[in-house]
Amino acid sequence: MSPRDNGAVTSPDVHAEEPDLAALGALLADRTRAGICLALLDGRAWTASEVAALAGVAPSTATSHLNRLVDGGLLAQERRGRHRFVRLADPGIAEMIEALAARAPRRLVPVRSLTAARRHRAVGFARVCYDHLGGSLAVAITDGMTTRGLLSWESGPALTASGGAWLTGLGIAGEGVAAAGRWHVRTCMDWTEGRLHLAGAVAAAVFHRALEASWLVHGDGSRVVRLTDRGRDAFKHHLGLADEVLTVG
Amino acid sequence: MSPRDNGAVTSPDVHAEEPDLAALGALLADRTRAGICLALLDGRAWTASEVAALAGVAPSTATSHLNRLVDGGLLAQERRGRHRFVRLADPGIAEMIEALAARAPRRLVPVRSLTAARRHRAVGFARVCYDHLGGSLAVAITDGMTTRGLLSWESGPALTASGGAWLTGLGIAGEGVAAAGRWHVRTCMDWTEGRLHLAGAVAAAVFHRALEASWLVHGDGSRVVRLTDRGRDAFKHHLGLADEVLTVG
DNA sequence: GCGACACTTCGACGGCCGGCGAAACGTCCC
DNA sequence: GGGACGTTTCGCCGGCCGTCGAAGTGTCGC
Repeated sequence: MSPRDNGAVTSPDVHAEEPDLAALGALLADRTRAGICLALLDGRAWTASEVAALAGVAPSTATSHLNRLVDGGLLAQERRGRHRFVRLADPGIAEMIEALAARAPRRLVPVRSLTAARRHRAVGFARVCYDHLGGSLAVAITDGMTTRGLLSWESGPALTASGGAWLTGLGIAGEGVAAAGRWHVRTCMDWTEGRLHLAGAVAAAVFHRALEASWLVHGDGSRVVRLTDRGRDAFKHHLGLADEVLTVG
Repeated sequence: MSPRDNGAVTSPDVHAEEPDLAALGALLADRTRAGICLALLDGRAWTASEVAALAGVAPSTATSHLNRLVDGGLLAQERRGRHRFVRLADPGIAEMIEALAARAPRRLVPVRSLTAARRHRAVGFARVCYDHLGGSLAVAITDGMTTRGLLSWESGPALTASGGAWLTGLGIAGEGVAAAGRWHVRTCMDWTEGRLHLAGAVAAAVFHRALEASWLVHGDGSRVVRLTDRGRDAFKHHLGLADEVLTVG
């Protein structure tokens, strides 16, 4: 702080920056906090009470966890009246968490009821992945786009010219982006499939369009997404997907 | 285990898999373990003693940490005689750790000596990033390749046709890969610069070539890389890099 | 304004985890 | 074979952290 030290060898005023990997790890090191982050992958803003109920802890405990996650930059919050809404801070955080989940070891959890088993299969089939679609359906869509020549994987994922036309045919207009190649294409490691599915602006636009056209509908208040009959027909028609990949495992 | 339960509603034999994000986080949540992972980003295989010395802990403590990291799948080990060599399990782990480090909060560490300060600047300038180059030099190289039209960023990073020719001109032959576009191009978030640098097979090949031609030489047994005079000339000639980006900050 | 509600603060308790040294084990070199 | 060396096991200690309930603060609705 003070400039009185004029350069001694062991000056305590000289500091260097280092990434505090341990601090980030500690944020995720608790099962309750990890569960919160995973749940928030649905992109919604949750209230503190909802978080507490989902995590199965007392409200006071949830408050403490949310404080740490917000301070650590993983979560963003918004206070409205007597409610505290929290969500993932930005899409990059969501991507990071999905990537981590894909590499994390598996844990066996007992299934308590038939509906829980159903829901688990549904999550593996189709779920919200922050702003786009995840699950085996998302992988199938990615595969379908590849075999139809809409996606090219030479030197990284990219939309082809016919891919751009395909998007236009779906009624998706590039906001301020003219050339087809300029679409933002990324991939996301799917933690149920262990394979890549499409992410980025293109995936988000397709997902948004599918919700709009009721090909997909949000499930039971979680990140589960349901495929409608209309959606089944649409994916068959637009991508030539087979029946096998269009049904819940 | 036993098949005596024939399907009661609350059968305890039914399990589902979930990613154990907390277990992975716990592996990185300790400052000593995080430091070990960061050090191993240089891609080398370290002995347990080296790890203990670097982390500043007793050998017995290092053993315990290495056991946990190996069990968790982050590290691979090889026993040779009375030595235990450890390294990052695979390139994907290295990528994950770099990505995490880029998003982790910063920590101020006191600089104890002038040589430590020098080394810190050297790490920011050029360092090994598992199998390719990181630091401001790597970012400058990526920028140079972009302005020369060797890299295209439309819909994700990709090598252009002239980029493939450029590699051939450097004496880098694609092993079993014919078309220039087929090179594996990825990006890696540089945690000192906060920007992307080139990763993947192309980056690894260029780095390997630069070491071979003595443009770059390994530093003082850490991940520091030093740029030689010959290397300075080469990067000026092949990429038109300016003097400013070719000197240690 | 008066309950109901959402959230927060505080203190206490319990468990886990990282640290070490001492001793044991195995390998290498002379 | 003997001694040095690298690594491991074990037991112990100290501190941090997650949990809760109870009490407090602020907001909404009637």
